Amino acid sequence: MPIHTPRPEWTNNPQKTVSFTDLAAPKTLVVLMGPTGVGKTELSIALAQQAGSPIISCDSRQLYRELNVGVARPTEAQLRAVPHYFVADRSVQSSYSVGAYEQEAVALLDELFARHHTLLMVGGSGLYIDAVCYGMDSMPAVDGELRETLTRRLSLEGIDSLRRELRVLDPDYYHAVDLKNPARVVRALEVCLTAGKPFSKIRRNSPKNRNFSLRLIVLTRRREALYERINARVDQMMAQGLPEEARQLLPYRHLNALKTVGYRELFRHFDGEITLPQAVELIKRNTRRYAKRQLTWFGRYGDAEWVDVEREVVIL
RNA sequence: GGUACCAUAGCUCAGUUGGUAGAGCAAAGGACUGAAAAUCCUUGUGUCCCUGGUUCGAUCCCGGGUGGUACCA
Repeated sequence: MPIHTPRPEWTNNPQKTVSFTDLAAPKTLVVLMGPTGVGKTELSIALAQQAGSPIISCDSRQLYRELNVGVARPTEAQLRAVPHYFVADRSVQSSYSVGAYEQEAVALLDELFARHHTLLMVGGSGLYIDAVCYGMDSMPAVDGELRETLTRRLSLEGIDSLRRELRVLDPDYYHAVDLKNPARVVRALEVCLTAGKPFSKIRRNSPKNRNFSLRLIVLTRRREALYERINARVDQMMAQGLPEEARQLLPYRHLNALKTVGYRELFRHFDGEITLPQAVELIKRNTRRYAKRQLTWFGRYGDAEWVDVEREVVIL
């Protein structure tokens, strides 16, 4: 059953209908994704209510209970209206990762599919979406100290030193990886070192079988309109107390969860490095760039339905 | 109303002693397997305000407009 029903040319109705209910094909995970600020949250409430589904969040930052205004967490009313999973249910101090998310989310889906034929997942974290839909290769848990050691070497000896080691430990990956990207090189090395075998032998890139089918929907809107919404939302966040929220989280700035647009710029402001207006401008710019990166990621899903929320509507 | 200065990329501006132009920012495109709101790669987008003249050739020189800014009335 097609998701889109194209709007007849002769009508004046500026909307077209997108439907994803198909009782004959139960156990469908509807994945509602889209760039930050496109309007996922609001739409997801209505869709979840229509589908009788809870919302499984797929957002690497809304996970944390300490992050609220800065990550545009759904409002209390929205959270009350529909049960949400993976929203504000762990601390920034708990180290979390895609791998853990995949396990928890897939287990949860198993459980929920016993009672639902359609489940709604909503979020914008591309890697997390990948993990649930297609799975990650299982990798050894890496000791945090190893990464610290490698990161220290990165700053002391330069990336070339790490590259040389990677070339020895995993020549295949060495030739495939973006050698200019320290994060990639460090990760490959830490996995090689803890697993005792090449990273490329572990990263098989083999999709896992899931016992549900997928419906991928990407929400978009005109780039200009998206950026206007993002800019306006940042102003709104500032008015809603983002500076205070960030100030309280200053002690946690070194944690991964706080390496987040909105917080890191304000931390720089608290350091006296930039003025408050400069911080606001940077938050806007970095959020725009983030949205663009998300759109690039979503572009990889060849079977996704793209919905322009300004001209089209998604209903059950 | 008069005088002076200015008009070049989305913005701020540089430049071409006449051969159709380039910086910063903004932006655009891309990559992505446990940091992913992270991390990294690539890219200059243009009626050089309009109009006449000089010239082989004008964004540049000259005249006239138009708009802006400042000062004088």
